[in-house]
Parts: sequence; structure tokens; C-alpha cells
Amino acid sequence: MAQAKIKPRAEDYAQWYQDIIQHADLAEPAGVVKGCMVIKPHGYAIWEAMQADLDRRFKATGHKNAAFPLLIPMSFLEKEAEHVEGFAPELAVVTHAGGKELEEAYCIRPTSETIIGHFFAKWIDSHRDLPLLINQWANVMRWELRTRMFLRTSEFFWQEGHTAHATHDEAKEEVARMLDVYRDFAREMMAMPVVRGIKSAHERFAGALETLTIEAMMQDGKALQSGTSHDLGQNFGKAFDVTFQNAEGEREYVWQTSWGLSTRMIGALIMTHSDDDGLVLPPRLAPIHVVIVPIYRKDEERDAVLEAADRIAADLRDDGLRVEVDKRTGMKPGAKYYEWERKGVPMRLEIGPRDLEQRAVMSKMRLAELDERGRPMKETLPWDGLGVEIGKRLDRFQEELYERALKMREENTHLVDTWDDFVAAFEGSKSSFVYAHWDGTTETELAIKEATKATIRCIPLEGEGPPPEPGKCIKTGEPSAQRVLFAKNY
RNA sequence: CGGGGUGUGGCGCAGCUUGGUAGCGCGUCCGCUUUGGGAGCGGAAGGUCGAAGGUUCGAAUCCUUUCACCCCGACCA
Repeated sequence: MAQAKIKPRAEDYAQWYQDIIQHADLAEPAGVVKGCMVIKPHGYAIWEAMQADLDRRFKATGHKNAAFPLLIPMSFLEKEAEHVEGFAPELAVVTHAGGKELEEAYCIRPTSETIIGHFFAKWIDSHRDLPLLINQWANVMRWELRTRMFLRTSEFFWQEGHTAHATHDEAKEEVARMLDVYRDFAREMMAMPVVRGIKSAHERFAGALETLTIEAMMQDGKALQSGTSHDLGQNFGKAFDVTFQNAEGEREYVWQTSWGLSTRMIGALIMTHSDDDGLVLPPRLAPIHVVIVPIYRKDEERDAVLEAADRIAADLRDDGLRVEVDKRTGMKPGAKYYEWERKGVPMRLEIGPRDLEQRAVMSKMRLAELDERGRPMKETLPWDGLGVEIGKRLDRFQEELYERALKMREENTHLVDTWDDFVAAFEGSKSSFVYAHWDGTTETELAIKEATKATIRCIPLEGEGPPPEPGKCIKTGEPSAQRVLFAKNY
């Protein structure tokens, strides 16, 4: 295990982020494949927890999983003009296979709208076939110029939902519904508050009529686009001839949507909750809820302590908790404490001879207050009803993480009305969430980015951000219907 | 892709200017003593110095090329 200290956030946020990933043993750069990473077991377990919950939510909203080819004929991409323009620069292309050059090159999927569009055309014939609600869990590849672990790697894992509907209204409902699924997932599982909104034309998905997004604030004030839901209109329907016969017997193009959320969320988790001591995980996504550290001096003590630890672990597992007993020898308890804290385990139990006598355990939460002597506060919990008590504390911890993240965001969210204040808000490497008026043009959006590096993260949906009120564009003074969210972003 | 930086045992680094065949800390393995907030002592293992060429009697060190990673941009989930 690495021994060098985690770089404090205040000194070098980027280095801190790298250190957390290494010290928590989440992933490492592949090295032998540019821009790709190996997600290690502790990191992958977090993704599996995310997948399990999202999959349940997708199925609860009527979606079914399917799998489409990794390789897509190049000609498919070219069928939708904006789509190919958006993705062409970052495609990895397969030109040879089976020892000879292919007649038509394949690209490794950067996203699957095109190949799924092709199959939708085969599968959909009648309005009775609609809506068609499909999700795919997959890896995709986009040859990014600058990569950062979890946030932007050449290969990444995600889910992509693809649906086809008979009417635009139905499709728009789906787009909004799935955005809310993402919002709820972020809130309930990740303990991460998000702002829902609409992407500006410039930030929209290549080939979409409209892109909805959830944007989260990271600890350094930058925004992270955390999930997107696209209204594809009939663009792909027309490109792939996906048509159906309506109730009146007329042939119509379908209305499609797509929506995705990726392993980037692990990066979001890190930058939302973790601290200078290591990873901090919300209990609902933690691969291990509780680690039990047995403490003993003599062999007799050892047997009794381990027996009790195993029994408690078994009881807690029966209560639905994910528990690990750290039986490693030759390692002092303190060393184990530090290691599990680096890995983000929400709660630790210590059990030793003293506890055996009292029929109790010592418990310590990952984010514990310090006492007068600067030591983390611990709490004695009796064996009776232990699972219930731990459950309560984990639930409270989950909620505290959310409250803490929300507070952090609110303290770093501002309404700005003058250009000078706007520039000051993004001076140097500073970032925060700034709600300001914008005249609605891409030209102004780009000028603001050029001057401040801040971009429009989204046009907030109703109920998000400040109440809509007309005003004047921060840059041009032209009329604006509502404030939009500006921030630097990952 | 432009600019900058870095590649030396699992991790963190020194050595490079002034070439002489690799060292430190942590970790790992074995033994004994330890174990309620990062253990101590003794012994041991582990490295084609990112890769390929070149210069040289001799290259971690000098030259060329290349690969990867990190940071700042531009591009993007």
C-alpha cells in the first residue's frame, strides 16, 4: 500500500484527486493503452452499486436491457449530419480484421444512436410497437485529447437508454422522466445535489433537438455534467428510416430519445464528498458499510474476540449490511483504521476484550468530530439491536453528506448582475455557480467563455435556481428572459 | 493537438550538471516481541533505470527517435 501522504485539497486539488484514486485503490491508468484505465475491484464495486440501483429504476419505468455491437459501420455515423460532425474527430476506427483490410471500416461505438436506430427500423412497424424502451449497459470509446481518470477516459463504461415514441410529446415526457431518474439517483444514492436544466444550443448533443442535463458542483466550485437526456426529435428516425403506421394508417417517423450516465459519476462522488484523509462514500453506494477491527493481546483473547467479531458480522449481514472483518495479523489497529478511512468505509467497529465484557462495540463514523484532545469521537453500541442502531447511523450519515454538499453548493452560488462582478467570480482558477442573464446567442456565450473560461452549464428548469425574472445580458445588455447557470466545468 | 513537466523495485524519491555498471524511505517476505489511532528489533527478497537506436573501452547519466503519465489550454460524458 502506498505510504506517501494524500496531497491536501487546498494545496493542489488536481493532485488530491489523483491521490484519492490511488490511495483508495479505485483505479489506475492502463499505461499500455493511451487514455484508458483499469478500474480496480474497490472502484468497480462502486460502479456495480450504481448499476444495480439505476437498473432497478430503469426497469421500474418500463425499460428493458439489450446489447448491441461494439463496432459500428462508418457509414452509419454519416447518416446523421450533425452527429458525425460531432463525433468524427474522436472516433477509433477498425480497418483490418481477420488478416485483411475491411471493405468498410468500423468505428468503435462512441455512443449507439446510429446502430440502435438501424435496428429500431427493423423492429418498429406499427404504433402498437411503440413506445420501444431500451437500455444498454456498455463500454464506449471516444479518443479524447486530454484524459483524467473517471472524468474523461478514452474508454468509459455507461448506460445508454434509447427509446422510440409515436409523438413528440411522449418523447419529451420520456426525456424529462429520465432526467428526474438521474436527479433522484444523485440525490438518494450519491447524496449529491444537482441542478436540472437545458443545454444551450452550443453545448447540445450532436444530433439532438434538445439536451437536458443534471449539473453538480464539485468542491472546487467547478461544475460536472453528471447525466444527460436528449430529445432526438425525428433526426435519427429520418436518418435510419424508423417509421411506423399510425392508428389512421399513415406512415410516420418515430420520435426518439437517448439518455446516459457513466463511470464519470465515480469522479463526481470523489469530488463531492471526499476529504484530505481519503475517500468518503455515501453508505448506499459503499461496497463495505462496516469494517470490524478486532483487537487483542494474547492468544486466548484473540480467539474470543474473533469469534465475537464473526458472530456480529454474520448478524449484521443478516440485517442487510455489507460487513468485512479485518483479521489481518501483524498490523496494528491504528494502521487498519487509516487504511479503511482512506478507502471510504462509512463506519468502523472496534471489538476487544473490554467490549466482550460489556457486550458492546466501539463505533466510529468516517467523518467523526474531534474531541478536546483532537481524537475522533467514538460511540459505544451494545450488541443488542446493533444492526438497527448502525442502520440509523448510516442513514443519518447518508443524509448528512447530502446536507453538507448542498450547503457547500449554496455557499458558492451567487446571483451576478454586473460584468465586473462576473469576471471577478471566475478570476484565475476560481469557480462557483453564477446565475446571470444571457441574451440567448451562441456568439455571446462564446465571448463570455473566451473572457472568463466560464460556460453556460444549463438554462435551469422551473423550480431550479432562482425564480425566473427578466433582465439584461451580463455581457451585451440585451434583454434576457431568465438567468442561466454559469460555471467552469470538468 | 499546442505549451510545460515527469518516467529509476509495489509506492514516494535521490543519483544525471562533471559517464565507471544503482541507492534511500515506506511497503513486501521470514523470525521474535507487539496490537484500544500509522509497532520495534534481527534477517531476506525484489530493479532489462519507460522503450528503441546512437556516441563511447564503458550510458540511469550524453545525443536522436518514440511511448506513457501529469498540469495548463483548445475539444468533449
